[in-house]
Amino acid sequence: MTGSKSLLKNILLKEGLRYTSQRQAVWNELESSVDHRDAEEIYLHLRRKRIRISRATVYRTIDILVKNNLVRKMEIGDGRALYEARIGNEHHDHMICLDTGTITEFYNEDLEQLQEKIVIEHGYELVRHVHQLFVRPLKK
Amino acid sequence: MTGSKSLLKNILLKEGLRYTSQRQAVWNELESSVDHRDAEEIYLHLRRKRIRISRATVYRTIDILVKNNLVRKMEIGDGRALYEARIGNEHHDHMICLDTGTITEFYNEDLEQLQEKIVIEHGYELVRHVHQLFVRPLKK
DNA sequence: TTTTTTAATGAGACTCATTCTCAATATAAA
DNA sequence: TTTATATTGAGAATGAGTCTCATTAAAAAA
Repeated sequence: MTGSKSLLKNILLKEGLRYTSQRQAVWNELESSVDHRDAEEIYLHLRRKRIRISRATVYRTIDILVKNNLVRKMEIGDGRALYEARIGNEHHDHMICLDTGTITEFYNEDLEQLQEKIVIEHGYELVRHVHQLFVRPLKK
Repeated sequence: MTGSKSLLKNILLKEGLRYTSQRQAVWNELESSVDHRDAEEIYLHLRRKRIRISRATVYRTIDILVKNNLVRKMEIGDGRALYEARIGNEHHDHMICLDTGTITEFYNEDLEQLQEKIVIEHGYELVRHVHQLFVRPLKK
C-alpha cells in the first residue's frame, strides 16, 4: 500500500468513514499537483481519466480533506474556491498578481510571529489565517 | 447640503453618474453603521424604512462605492461579502472569533511594512491585501 | 419652465458554485 | 455470504450576485 493510500485510509478510519475509490481519486488528484485547483477542474480531470465520479462526491471529499488538514482551501474573491495539498508543502501565504493571475507562495517567519502576538494581545489564540497580497509587477 | 451628501455627489460627478435617492440611501446606510453589513441586510433595512429600492440597485451602488474607496468589501468565506464604510475609519484588518462570530478590527504598522517589504522582494508592488485572523478566546 | 435625452431603476429571469435529496450501490461488519 | 448502513450519482435546489429591458427620473437643452 502506497504512503498516500495509507495516509488517506488512516484519516477515514479515524473519522469512521469508508475508504472508496472516489475518495482516493480526489486525493490523488490534489496530492499529485502543485497547482491551486478548483473543484470543477478536479472533477473534469478525473472524468477525462475515465474515473466514475460526480461533482457532489468531489465536493464532499474535498470537505473531508480540508477538515483533516490534508488540503488547504483558499478563496481569491472570484466566487470559486481553490485547493492545494498540504503534503510536502510547508505553510505559506499567497501573492496574487492582478495583471497575470500568477499565484506566488511566500512565507515569512516574522510575519507569522507578529500575527500570534497581535492575537494574544487581544485575548485570543490563532486558529488559522488568510493572508493574500494582491500585487502588480514593479515597473523599473 | 450635509457633508456626506456632497461627498457622494462629488464622486458621482467625477464618475459622470447621476445623483439619485437610491444611491444616497445606500451610502447613508453604510456610513451610519459601524458594523460589517451584507447586501441583503442593507436592502432589507432600507425596505423596512419604506425606501423604494431593489436588490439590483443595492448591488450596483455598492460597486460604485467600493470602486471609489468609500466602502471596503470583505469576504469571510461563507459566501456573502460584508461591507463597511471607510469614512472616519482608518485602515485595519480583521480578527474573526470562531466561537462568537465577533469581528475585531486591528492595525499594526510593523505588519504593514513587512508586507510591503515582502512584495518588493518578489518584484511586485502591493495594490491591496486581505488579512484575516480566525481566532478563539484564550482560556486561562 | 418645459421638453428632450439618456442614465438609472425595478422586477424578475438568469448564472454559477456549491449543497441537498433520495434511490441505487458498495463497503465492511457480522 | 449475508446484512446493515455509508456512499454515490443525477439532477433538483439554493443563494449570492448579475443581467435584461421596459419604465422612470435626472439633468441638459431649448
